[in-house]
Amino acid sequence: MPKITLPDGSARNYDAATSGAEIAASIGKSLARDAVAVRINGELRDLTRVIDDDASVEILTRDSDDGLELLRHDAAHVLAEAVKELWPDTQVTIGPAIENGFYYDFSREEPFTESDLEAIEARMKDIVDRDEAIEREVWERDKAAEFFRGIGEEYKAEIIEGIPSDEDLTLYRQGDFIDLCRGPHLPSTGKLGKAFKLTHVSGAYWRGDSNNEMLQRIYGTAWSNEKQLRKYLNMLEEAEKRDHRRLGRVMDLFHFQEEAPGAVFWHPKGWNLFQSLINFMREQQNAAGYQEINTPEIMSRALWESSGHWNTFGDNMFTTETVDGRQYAIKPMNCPGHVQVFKQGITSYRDLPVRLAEFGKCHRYEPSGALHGMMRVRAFTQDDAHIFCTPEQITDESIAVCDLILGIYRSFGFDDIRIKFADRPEARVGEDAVWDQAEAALIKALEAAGLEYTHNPGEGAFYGPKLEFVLRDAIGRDWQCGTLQVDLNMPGRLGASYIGEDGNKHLPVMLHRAIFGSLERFMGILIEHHAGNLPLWLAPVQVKVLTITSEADEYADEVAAELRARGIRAETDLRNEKISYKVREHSVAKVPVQFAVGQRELENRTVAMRRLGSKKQQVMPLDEAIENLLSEVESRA
RNA sequence: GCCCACAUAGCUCAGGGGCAGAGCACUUCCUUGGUAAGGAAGAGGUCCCCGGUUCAAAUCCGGGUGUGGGCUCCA
Repeated sequence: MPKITLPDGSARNYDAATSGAEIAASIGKSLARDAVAVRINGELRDLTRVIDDDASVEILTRDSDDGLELLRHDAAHVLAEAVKELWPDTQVTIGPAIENGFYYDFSREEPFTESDLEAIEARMKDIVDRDEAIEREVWERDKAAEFFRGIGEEYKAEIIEGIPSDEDLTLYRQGDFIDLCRGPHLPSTGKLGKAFKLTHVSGAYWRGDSNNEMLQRIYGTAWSNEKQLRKYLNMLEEAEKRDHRRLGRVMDLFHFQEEAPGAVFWHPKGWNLFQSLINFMREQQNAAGYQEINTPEIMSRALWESSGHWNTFGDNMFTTETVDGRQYAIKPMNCPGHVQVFKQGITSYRDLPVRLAEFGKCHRYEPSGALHGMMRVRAFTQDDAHIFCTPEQITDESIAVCDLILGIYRSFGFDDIRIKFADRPEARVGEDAVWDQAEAALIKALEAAGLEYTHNPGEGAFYGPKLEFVLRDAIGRDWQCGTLQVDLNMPGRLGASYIGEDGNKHLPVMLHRAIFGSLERFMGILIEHHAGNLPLWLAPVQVKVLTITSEADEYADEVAAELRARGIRAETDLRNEKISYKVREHSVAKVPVQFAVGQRELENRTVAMRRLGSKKQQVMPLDEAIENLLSEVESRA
């Protein structure tokens, strides 16, 4: 006689063993319809799982986070079933739910094509219509391995052999398709519904290891209902409209070309924006006690060998050899250069912390497949800084860096920021005791600053643990930009020291920090976040002065000259075109403010001001318009 | 680096073994207009590069480069 306790605290008694499905049905019709799984004493289970003892039970519907994840996992299984029906020789491997959808990795000779996707999707919908029951079976490990090997599923057999022998293996059967899976699953394929879509194919290494076979991966998206699916597909379209590569062209900011893969050709407007970012950062970090320096872009191979970079990243460094056979590397990062500056002269503990900053242009020979617009380039500019301090100063300095980073992100309109703590990777330099100390110091700073964070195990740099600052953009995508790393290794490797209170030499702690990360990447994110509609203080052309008739040409020139004299970036458009044509063109180019001037404005020394995105315009005296704009620029709104 | 796809005018793209196409942009002319495309004419090409097949290749095949979507990587 199981007693079932529901999440609202109410309890029900059942005469005999029951199941999630029965409980849902006894509560209500709509719950029975929307139920996809059940949580029994905190464990996610199939709706049909027998409950024969007292338990706390929560019915999960398709709209819940867990329910949706289950739905996506089932979509992956239905995908695999469809592929096996269409091409029985294909081997299945794994197919998990992921953010927004699912994928399944297959092994087969022929790659899937776009038209295959249509056929597979149609077959998946047939399987949903068939409403096949999805049944859980417990198998013995060796028998299961033998079974899968018997039907030619070598990958499944390999997975089973990796599962501990004392663990029960579960297989899920739907129609003629049977798959190894921990579960849980929906009660039947019909429950999946049809709010899914296959999106693309790609390659993926077996078990994520580039030494293994390349499998064929099919990606799809799945949602609890059609409306959600449409919303997601619209978001993808929106993302495409915001693509910085497209906007970079229409805004005339930059271009790429074949002769310099992964390197930006900056156009005047793009470079203007780049300089605005640098100027802002310079102002902020100078106020925070940083000193700006500049270090050589080409330095001897020997320096990179002693820093450890040659050994760890040598394949990804651009190198150069002179006619007389000297070997140099183009800097992939600024740290070793900064240590050289710190090492000049003798530093006392009284001088610490020393905060050295550089807008350093770095080059990394990134794998060709990794390049992606401005988000991943081979030539980029870091807003890099290194803080040399005593161990006692780590916490305060780290807190200050966190404050600086979060404040700067807010200035650019990013309010949703997550922090990840990444600790020691497998490939690293330095003693474990030193790592213990560095990791503890970073956590202590996070806690002292009262910041929430998540743990990212094994993702630290090879010389120290790090904090990663991830910002979420206007359409919900996450970007990792800033970083703060505690390094107790590099100063020793490169021979940096300071004289302590005791008169002896000590190793300084080195904090690495970047806020934009890469200026190029940050600008790409900024463009996409604002969909190109940059705030006034950043827009490369802030005001465009448009003439309505040629009689106003001279006045337009005067207006633009006045704007520029007051520090506003302004250009004129005196072309023999209709005003609506000009308005459209500069709106498309994302100019935030347009001043239209014609006969009336000329006579009254006014301007008709139109803001990007607005359909209205406001006529006001030129001086007043300038004052308004200046205060907006000043406030960085 | 690996898998798949793509590469044609400044841009977006159509075409396709036998004369290189459209729209927008550009130039000139007409038009001087009141807030997201006024009209006409003109100019513009190594069809990514190198080979091969063929009487003939932008088109078919092979290799390379670049780009896109992923995988791996990201100091």
